Amino acid sequence: MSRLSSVSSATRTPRPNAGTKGVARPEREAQIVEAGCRLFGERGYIGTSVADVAESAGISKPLIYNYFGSKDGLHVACVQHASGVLVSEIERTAASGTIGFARAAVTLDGMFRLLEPRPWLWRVVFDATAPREGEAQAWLAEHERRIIDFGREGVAELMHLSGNHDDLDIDAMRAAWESIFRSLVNWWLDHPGDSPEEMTQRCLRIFTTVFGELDLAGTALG
Amino acid sequence: MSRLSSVSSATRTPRPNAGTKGVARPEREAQIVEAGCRLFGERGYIGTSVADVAESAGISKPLIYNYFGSKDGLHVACVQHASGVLVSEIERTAASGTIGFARAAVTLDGMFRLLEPRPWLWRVVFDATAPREGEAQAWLAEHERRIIDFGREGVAELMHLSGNHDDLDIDAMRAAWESIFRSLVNWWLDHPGDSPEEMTQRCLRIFTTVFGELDLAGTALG
DNA sequence: AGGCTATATGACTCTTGAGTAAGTTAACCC
DNA sequence: GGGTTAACTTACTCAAGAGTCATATAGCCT
Repeated sequence: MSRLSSVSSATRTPRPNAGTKGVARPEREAQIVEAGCRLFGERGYIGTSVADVAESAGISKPLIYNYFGSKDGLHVACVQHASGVLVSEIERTAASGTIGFARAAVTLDGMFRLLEPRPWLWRVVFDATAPREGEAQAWLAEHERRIIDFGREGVAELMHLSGNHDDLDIDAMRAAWESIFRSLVNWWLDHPGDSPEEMTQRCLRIFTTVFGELDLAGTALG
Repeated sequence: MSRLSSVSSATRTPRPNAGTKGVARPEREAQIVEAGCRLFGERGYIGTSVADVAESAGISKPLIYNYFGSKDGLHVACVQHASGVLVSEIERTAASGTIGFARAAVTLDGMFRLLEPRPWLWRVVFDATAPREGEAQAWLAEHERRIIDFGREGVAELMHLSGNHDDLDIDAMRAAWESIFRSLVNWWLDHPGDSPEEMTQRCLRIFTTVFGELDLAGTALG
């Protein structure tokens, strides 16, 4: 009985693309996460299907489920990657020793330079379409808190300098500062004409206009 | 041949809830829009199904399609309603004759008072999960532009006073101001402890901390 | 009472996208 | 060269939700 024209019910499905391609799991995972970051960042969580990511990474959907378990699992891996990159940059500038508005400017400057080659990373983390519930996002909340804490630290410095010690005031101001930060980055992403340097200078002009002359001693800006 | 046990293929489906309930179309449309605003605002466009809205309004799904044509049509009606309410409030305070930070404070104060009884209206308009494409949203962009223009106007006043006339600087600052506005409103919606009056006072304290003493002459604040 | 129309709905279809069952293929080892 | 394992795939199931069809009911008019 020929295997190819078997009469038994065990039909054989040829899979010309199956079999290892010499790419080990960790490397393949990294490729998938990279493709996922780009798509999640550019189209949002909702606008991105697992099949899209698979195609973009050049592999098939079940491989993603083998490696990440679910769409949420893939998303968490992408958010971890992206926010790890962003947080370490924020940590770096937070440790630069600047304070007040100078610290704000240095942080923005670092972020613009970091994002220039891969702007989509930003919106992987700040994705308005990502599910707010979903226990998988509990992890995200933790990482987000690290970012928030840096913001709170900087804002608290500034407000203490001015004599305001009300914790709720500080928290509301922190929310405002974060949104300023985000909106300036978003504005820049939507206006590709500015280089990172130009955008930093623009921010400095705006700060100066609103707050008066800034003290940028100890920074490489200005 | 009994109608109830007909042998012919024309089976009869009883519909105990069909038939008019004495509610004319315009009134019913308003009820549906009200329910839609609440759900779209609280769960977002994506998190809300047409069936949810129908159930919440106490009617059935096809009636929504009769009256609004599609989910997008319903959404547009809800956004029109909500943004109409918000824009007229912004127009009112914009016409109050204040300028600079005082205008900002008056606008925030009016918005807090407006939103207190129905806070979800805000997130109907600023819904991160609403489809950005979809030609139906072209209309939304127009209404959104009216809000943006008010912001630009206020920001331009402030920046001209300080001698900055760069249009792109003004636009970036407008983006920042809008996000400050939104983040303060959002912070308030997430901290139900504050009454509108208290939140306005909080904003004034924050502004004072950051910008120094404010000139609130001609406002009912302070 | 009988017909007309606006109001209203129960029960479908169809598409999309998450997730899975059941395998197939290539490389490596002995 | 046969067995083992990791890498990889084809072809499916299943659920949710947008949108539709055909029809039913109530009130009004004459």
